[in-house]
Amino acid sequence: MNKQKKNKLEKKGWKFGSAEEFLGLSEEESAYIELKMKLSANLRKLRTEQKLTQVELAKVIKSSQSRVAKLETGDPSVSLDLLIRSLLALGTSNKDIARAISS
Amino acid sequence: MNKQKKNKLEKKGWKFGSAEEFLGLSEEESAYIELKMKLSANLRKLRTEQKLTQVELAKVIKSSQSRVAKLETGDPSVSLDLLIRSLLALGTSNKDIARAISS
DNA sequence: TAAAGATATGTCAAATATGATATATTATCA
DNA sequence: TGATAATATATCATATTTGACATATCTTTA
Repeated sequence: MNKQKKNKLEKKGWKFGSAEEFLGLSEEESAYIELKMKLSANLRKLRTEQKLTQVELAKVIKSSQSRVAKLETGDPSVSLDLLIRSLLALGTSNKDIARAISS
Repeated sequence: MNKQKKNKLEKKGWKFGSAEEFLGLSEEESAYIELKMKLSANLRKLRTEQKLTQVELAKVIKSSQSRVAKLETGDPSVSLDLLIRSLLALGTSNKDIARAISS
């Protein structure tokens, strides 16, 4: 992961270990972030395919529009749990999730 | 998911939506639990393959032995985030995680 | 263009997950 | 067997994530 991408993420609120300050992100950190990004993108894709607004999806997952927006924009405050629960709520199977992660 | 399995999970501390009380778990709920179970099993597999004790793994992921035990036994108090972070800390790639989920 | 619809961002109290600690249970092996 | 190592379970103060709400910034369309 390059410096530019890192700055972009930091601007979004991501925090990185100080040991990585100059060395870039650890394998672990970037894999984790990449994973979330992929699931976020997948969630938005699924929602729009199903012609739902964020407000409508929020109802389905018993959350709020603002949290859906955060899920889809990769806000660091959202958990993998909520991301995956949301995908499952839209009918995604575990296999689909695996595919999204591998892609 | 059958009643017996559900009882077993409930004994472990899992809570299920009341609407599913007699109907069993929703697709979504069981997919989520299945996902966690698979990752839990994978974590234990990886740790033992690498000949680490729970105490040693705890150090690696900056947690405690008790939490590692909970990760591996599928305690409902553990998040997918911590599970996946732990797998990544043990050198698992996103593709490996995808494989574990699909298996 | 303006209005309406949709999405994004910021904040916060409440809910949930966390590491730590203590202790119980289960394996291993002398 | 009994001692020691490993794992499991319980509890709790602290930290993080949550839905809700307000409001800002796009996007669409009339």
